[in-house]
Amino acid sequence: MESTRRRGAALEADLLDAAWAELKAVGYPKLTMEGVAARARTGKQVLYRRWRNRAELVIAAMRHHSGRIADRVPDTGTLRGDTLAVLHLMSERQREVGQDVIHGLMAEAGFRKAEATETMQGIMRTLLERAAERGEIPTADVPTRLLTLPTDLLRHEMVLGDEPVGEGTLEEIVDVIFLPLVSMSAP
Amino acid sequence: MESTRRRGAALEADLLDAAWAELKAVGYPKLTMEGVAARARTGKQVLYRRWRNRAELVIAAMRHHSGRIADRVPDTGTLRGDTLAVLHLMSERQREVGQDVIHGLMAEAGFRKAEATETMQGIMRTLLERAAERGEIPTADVPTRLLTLPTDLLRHEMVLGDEPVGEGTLEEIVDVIFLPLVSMSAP
Amino acid sequence: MESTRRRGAALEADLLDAAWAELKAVGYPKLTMEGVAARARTGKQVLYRRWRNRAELVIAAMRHHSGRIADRVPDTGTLRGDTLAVLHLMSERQREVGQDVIHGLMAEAGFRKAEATETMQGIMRTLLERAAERGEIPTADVPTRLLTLPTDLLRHEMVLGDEPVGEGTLEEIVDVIFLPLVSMSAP
Amino acid sequence: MESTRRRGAALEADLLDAAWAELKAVGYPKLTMEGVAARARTGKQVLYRRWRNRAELVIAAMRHHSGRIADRVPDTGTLRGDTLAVLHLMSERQREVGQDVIHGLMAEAGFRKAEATETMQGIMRTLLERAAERGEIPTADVPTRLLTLPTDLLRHEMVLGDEPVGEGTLEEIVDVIFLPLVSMSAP
DNA sequence: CCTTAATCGAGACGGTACGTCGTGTCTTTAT
DNA sequence: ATAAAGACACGACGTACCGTCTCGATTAAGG
Repeated sequence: MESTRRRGAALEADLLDAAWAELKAVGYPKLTMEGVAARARTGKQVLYRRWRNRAELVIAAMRHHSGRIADRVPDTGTLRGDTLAVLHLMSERQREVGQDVIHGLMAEAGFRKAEATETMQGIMRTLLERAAERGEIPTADVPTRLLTLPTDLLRHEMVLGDEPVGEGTLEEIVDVIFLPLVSMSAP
Repeated sequence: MESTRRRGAALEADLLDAAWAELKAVGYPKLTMEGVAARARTGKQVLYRRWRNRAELVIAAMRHHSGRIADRVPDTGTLRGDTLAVLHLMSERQREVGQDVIHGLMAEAGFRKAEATETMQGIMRTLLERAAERGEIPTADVPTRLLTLPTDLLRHEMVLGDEPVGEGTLEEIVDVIFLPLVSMSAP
Repeated sequence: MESTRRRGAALEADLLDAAWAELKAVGYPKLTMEGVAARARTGKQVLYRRWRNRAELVIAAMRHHSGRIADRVPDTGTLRGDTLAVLHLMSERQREVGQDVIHGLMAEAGFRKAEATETMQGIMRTLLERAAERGEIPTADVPTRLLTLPTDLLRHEMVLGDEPVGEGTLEEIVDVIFLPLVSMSAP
Repeated sequence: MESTRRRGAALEADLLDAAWAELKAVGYPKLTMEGVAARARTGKQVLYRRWRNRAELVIAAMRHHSGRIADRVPDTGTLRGDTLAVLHLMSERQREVGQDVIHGLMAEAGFRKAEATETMQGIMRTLLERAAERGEIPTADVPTRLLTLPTDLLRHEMVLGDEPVGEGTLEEIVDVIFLPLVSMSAP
């Protein structure tokens, strides 16, 4: 016979899975609360009890699917390698969700760079400190603007670019812009 | 009695004015084809005959309102002044429409950086050539990535920032990032 | 604040009342689903959930307003009186709704005589049987065509006539056509 | 090369042919002025200049297609044969256009029995006079109601019946209702 | 262990907007 | 002057979702 009725965390996981599946199936613009509810075989109220609108639901679904933001700072031995690794992580995460989702969330949820920027600032500072310790660069004490320069440029590319960001672009950002600037920082 | 029935270009101008007024009045998220049609005292069909959806309509309205993109490259005598002037123009245009409009258009119209970037590339190249002639910088022959660096960074700020872009930010972009890089370009 | 939200039968009654009121207010040709929905202060979907189109809605409204078809066979003591009474009932019901409604329904709902005819057949048979028992007529065993003759003629008049059916017409149908025929039925 | 532009009567004939073709193709409910205009490869104004609405257009198209109403009173030698012939003509004309057209016209054009009745009255009087001369019936001086009885009954059947009128129905009307009544008319 | 309160699954409700269709009028261009 | 073509102002269509509300059914927890 019928299994038991879902509740609590188990239900919530199902809801987020359904939302993620719907997102993959129809895309953000066509994702509706009704569609998600139907896919999860439940009512809309169950969704609205937890998330105020589809933007919040989708954000939650993304977090649920991709796990926590990768804080594990990679350590490749060189500043260049480290920076490229970080940019890689970012572009992979982006590829998974797709540009239309990002745009939709920006439009509906006031999705902004604030949170992301702060995280990235911390990561990049760690990288620079490691590089300074290794003697690769004169100092890790660079302006904030410079600190977030590579990730800002990549984000610009990811959000507004017409095609997926390629490997060459990442290297260009690092080699043409970022490394020259940190190398010439006053001692 | 009313005069004759509106047609062609005269009607189109009215429609775009109505769209712009509606945009100012209710904001992009609440702008509807019905609302614009009502404001222009006509039917929806007249709108749909010209623009496939509200995104196209709004883009047309913006173009109609703000005139052509400012091609007049400013000439202040220094590369720093010229670059700042260009960034100023960009941020002013942005302030006029508001961030929610940009986000909405990105979500609905596949609004991308392509067109804008090309324009900016040309403008910046002109500035650099002038500066090289003046002897301010060793060469105007710099990588494309560097060429669009200031405008890319500003755009990133405008699209994803949490607050209007301030004067300080513009100067920072120019003084901390851009000028150092062009100055050290190989002779 | 408003009381609770309407549902089920209570709501349905309101909808039918609204439809009837709209019918009286603007007439069938100008009756729209939107108008009825507005008058009932609800959305169109609520109407479409119940009736596929305005024809079905109006038919339901008529039934709701006029109650069940008058089965109570009148008993006046004479076949002439009984028949006239039946014709009266018919013409009254017609006067209430108006000719345009009938025509509209015929055009849109495939409104036909079938149902009505069967009902009338039963009623008339009862009248004749009573008359035969009283000895007024030789037999109640007459052809079906003769049985529905008076109601058919009246319906023809009601549906296609240019003006409301008058008292004289009813009497003419009974005295000139119907009674002579039943009186001469073979014993 | 294109031939010359159509005008006057030639154009009008084309329009009516187009209307008739459209009627056969999509049926009355789906017939639109736009459709007819398109089929006739002309503009709507050309139609509206001649007929106020689709009802008038269709009536004109029917007249144009079926020619004048058959006034030629048939002469079969007996009242029964003559009457049946008349009923035949009526039911044939009906079959050609279809019930939905009749209903649509009744709803939109105030199509009524008036005109038709008068015509039929004249025809039937002729038939009766001939029969009286032949000695078939005592007198041709019968009430109007009786005169139009057969055609009224047939019309009732044609307009409200659920299926095409069959041969048996015509004979029933004549043999069971009409002939008995005229035979017993007082001398 | 049995009541009791909460939540689930389902779907109706009051709304808003969608994008399309047809009406009847009006305008323009070209015979 | 009028045919051909089509735009215009208008109104309604039937659909899709929104976010809220209601209704039983089912569970988990507390007395």
